[in-house]
Amino acid sequence: MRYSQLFLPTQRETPADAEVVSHQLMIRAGMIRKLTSGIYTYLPLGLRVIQKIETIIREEMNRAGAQEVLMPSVQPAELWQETGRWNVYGKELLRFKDRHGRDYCLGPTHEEVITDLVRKEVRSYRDLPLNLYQIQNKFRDEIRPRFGLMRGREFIMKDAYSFDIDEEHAEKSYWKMYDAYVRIFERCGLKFKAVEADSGAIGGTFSHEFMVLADTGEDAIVTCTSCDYAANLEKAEINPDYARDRYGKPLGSKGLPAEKRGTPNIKTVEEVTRFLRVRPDRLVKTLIFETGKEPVAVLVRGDHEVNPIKLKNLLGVETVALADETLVRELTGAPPGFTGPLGLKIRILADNDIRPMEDMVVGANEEDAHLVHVYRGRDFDVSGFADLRFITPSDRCPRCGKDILFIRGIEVGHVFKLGEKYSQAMSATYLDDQGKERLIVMGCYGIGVGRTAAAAIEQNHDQDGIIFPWSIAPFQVTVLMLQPEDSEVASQAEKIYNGLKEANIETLLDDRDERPGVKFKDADLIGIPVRITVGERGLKSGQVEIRLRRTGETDEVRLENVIEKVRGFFREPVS
RNA sequence: CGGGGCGUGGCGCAGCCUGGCAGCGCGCCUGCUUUGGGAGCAGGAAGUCGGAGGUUCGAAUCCUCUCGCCCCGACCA
Repeated sequence: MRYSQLFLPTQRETPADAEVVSHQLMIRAGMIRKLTSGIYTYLPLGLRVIQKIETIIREEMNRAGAQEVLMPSVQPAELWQETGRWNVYGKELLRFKDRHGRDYCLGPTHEEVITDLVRKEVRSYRDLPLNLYQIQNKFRDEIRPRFGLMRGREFIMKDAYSFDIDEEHAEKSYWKMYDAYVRIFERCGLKFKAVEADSGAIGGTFSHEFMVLADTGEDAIVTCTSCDYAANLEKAEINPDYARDRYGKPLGSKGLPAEKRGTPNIKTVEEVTRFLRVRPDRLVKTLIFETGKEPVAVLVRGDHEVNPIKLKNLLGVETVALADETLVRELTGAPPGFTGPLGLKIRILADNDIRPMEDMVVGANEEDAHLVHVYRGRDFDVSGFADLRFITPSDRCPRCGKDILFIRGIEVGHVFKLGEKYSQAMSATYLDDQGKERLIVMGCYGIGVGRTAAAAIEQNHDQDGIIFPWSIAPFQVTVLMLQPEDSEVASQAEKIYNGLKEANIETLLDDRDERPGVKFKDADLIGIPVRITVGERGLKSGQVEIRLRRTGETDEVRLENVIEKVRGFFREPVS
């Protein structure tokens, strides 16, 4: 490709509204332009990178036995009503009507459509297993799109769906996809980690997220410093066997009777600890949750936070939400801030860390009052203990008990065992070898393509610009024709360019009528791995300069050796 | 949904408080000079100041409404 013919509008200045480096560089390097909030156009350079990633994905998906399809982005409401998600999905689902007044949505995901297809076409166990995927634009009306391609509203996603005869085979399909994902992200040159993720209330299933490690990542990951345990924050378990025992012990003598203390307008844990002069780990927070069925109270230590997902999974309900003020008053007789377990008529669940606590401080269920010297068993009872809170950095690895580490990541892929959730809702069945009708067992597997590109840049850049990994670089080599008006420079640059093209190496020839400095700056910015500088100075001694973007390593190479030298990089590619 | 900020040539911004010729840097076009890390000089094109309404002799500037973009927050009792 000739730069003079390429639509590649680079920018010298960093755009004001781009916060993260990948977003800034994608705009500066002329890869993307914003159309409107969370919606972007891919310019030629950006599209090439996207297509590189897509090619890697296709190769690995096909290798794993999946077949490509392409589904519509407009989906009829009926399918979503069938699975109940028309009501559950909320405002992220962009809905609209056609001219006849029929309801439609823009697909944020395609479980319904693919399940509809498969239930109509698959009859027999002989048709299974089946794995279908597509690379397609999704639309999710995010509350707050940000960070460019990292969290857009319209975005490119690879989504795959597996269909198997039973759980055991579905699990095999799952691990096949897991392995394919490992290969995909390795080939993209990313440093990543597969972490255990929450899989929702539908029993027995499991899930992994593929996280690209980056400080700017939106997701918190918990990893063990010793074993290979890794999970996202929502999923990370807390093993009571490894609880730190230095918290929760009584400070004073045991057995003091519960005593009411006035706490005028003192509501938060911080206020109460300051006012009553106790440590937060001697406080118990009592939170009331609505569950769609009957409300429950959850007790956690003052310095801990309830993990609603763990609560949701424990109760086996679709949603849990903190009760509003009206409900709190109704159930406790006091406004939020003074809730306690004593005298509560609803079911009380406690986090495991409540179990060893003695002499605790709780709300009095009375406005402006708390109780001190409260003992479980003597003053109140709970109906059960469970792991109900978020892990903290001072907790230990649930597997081996060693220290854990909090890191941040960008979720680029998610593999998910769905089980029979959709096949049941939409009656996707097959006949087994006994002629008996059975539900198809499903899995689904997503990769954010644009997000993968953004994550790669997040992980591979310096102050001069992007440093593309070889595998996803828009071009492998750029040839800078420093003085295009000099016929010797021009013809030698053309010769190298043509030679590289013949060697099937994607090359960008910078033949623009620009000053050398501009060409150097742009070459650095757009992050092409190899730069070949053809200029008057070097040609005097029959040489050009070959420089690696990542290391800055520079070589003066004789004209006749250039192609061979570059081909050498591909035999053992340095990322 | 709540709070805050910003909309002024293609990009980044000043001007607004205190109403009176629409400016600066970068980019773009032309010419000359220059040419191995974002050149210099000279000349030039380009903005209904987000939109609508109002106040005023006069509005980018003041008032009302509206649209868009960005940031923060969204109840842990």
